[in-house]
Amino acid sequence: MPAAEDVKKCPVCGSTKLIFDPERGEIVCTSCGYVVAQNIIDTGPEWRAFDASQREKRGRVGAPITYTIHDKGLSTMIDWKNKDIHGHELSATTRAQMYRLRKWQRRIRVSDAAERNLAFALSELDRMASQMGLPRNVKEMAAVLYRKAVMEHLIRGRSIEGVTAACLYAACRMAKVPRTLDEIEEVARVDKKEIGRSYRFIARELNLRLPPTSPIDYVNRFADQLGLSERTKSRAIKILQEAIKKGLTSGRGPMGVAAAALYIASVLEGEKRTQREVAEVAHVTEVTVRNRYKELVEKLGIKLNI
DNA sequence: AAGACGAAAGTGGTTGA
DNA sequence: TCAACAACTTTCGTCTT
Repeated sequence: MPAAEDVKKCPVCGSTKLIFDPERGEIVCTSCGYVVAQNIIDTGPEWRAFDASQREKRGRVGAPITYTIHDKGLSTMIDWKNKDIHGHELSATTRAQMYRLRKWQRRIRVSDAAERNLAFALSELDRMASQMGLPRNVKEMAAVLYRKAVMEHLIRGRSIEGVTAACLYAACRMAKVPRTLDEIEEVARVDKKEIGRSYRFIARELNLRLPPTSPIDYVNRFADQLGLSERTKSRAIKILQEAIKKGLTSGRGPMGVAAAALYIASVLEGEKRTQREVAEVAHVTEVTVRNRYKELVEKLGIKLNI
């Protein structure tokens, strides 16, 4: 897949009318529907400025906050001794004032830490989403989930990394652009187990009722990676709808089923891909593709003239 | 030589006692 | 907590094109 900025013309029909679909992070040809580029990393700011003062306000300049320098610029502490700089005892009113000041400094520090953790989580989310080329709405959804998790005090005892990854996973599913745990794991700094655990936990606690992922949600992405036409895509989707109706998909890994449907569709539409190729983009083995496609062909009565 | 096929043993996660 | 279980993977030999 070419880099986004290199593409000026649709390689299929030659049209120059390409539009960017931020929902899916893809550049699509408006005349034939071909996905010219995908997994585009959105490098722009997530805000818009209408005049200079807004830009001034919204712009955040420089590298992300450096977390290595603790309390930078705010490190002046109020001494616990009730003495002034000459060593004299403070008056009762000043002493009371100092007491209140200390109390507030303590409180501010605490909320500061929470802020810092949130900022860290959000920048982590941003990094992972960008690395995976996920569209912005997914990123935002994940951020909302994370904030909810913070408000419900679900982070205690769990790693920030794990929960952010889990939020991203959930957001992908909610947006119907599912990614596997493996794909998340590649960009996360925690392992799959941890992500899965955190995901189940927050899904339960936040009452996220996420329907099991449908194989259909995978068709677009896989088909694009295989360079398959729209015809083949919709053929695969038709096959899957049939299969779902007959209950052939329940209990099966959705990716394996999607891969099998695409394989069948590719053969039927005369742009055959090998089982190996299909298996690769779907992150399953050839054997699984084989087993699923055998089932589909048999139960749906599809004739393959190979 | 590459792809498709299928048997058999192994793996990790869920479920139910 | 543990064993049973289904889905999926790995591996490998055979057949087909």
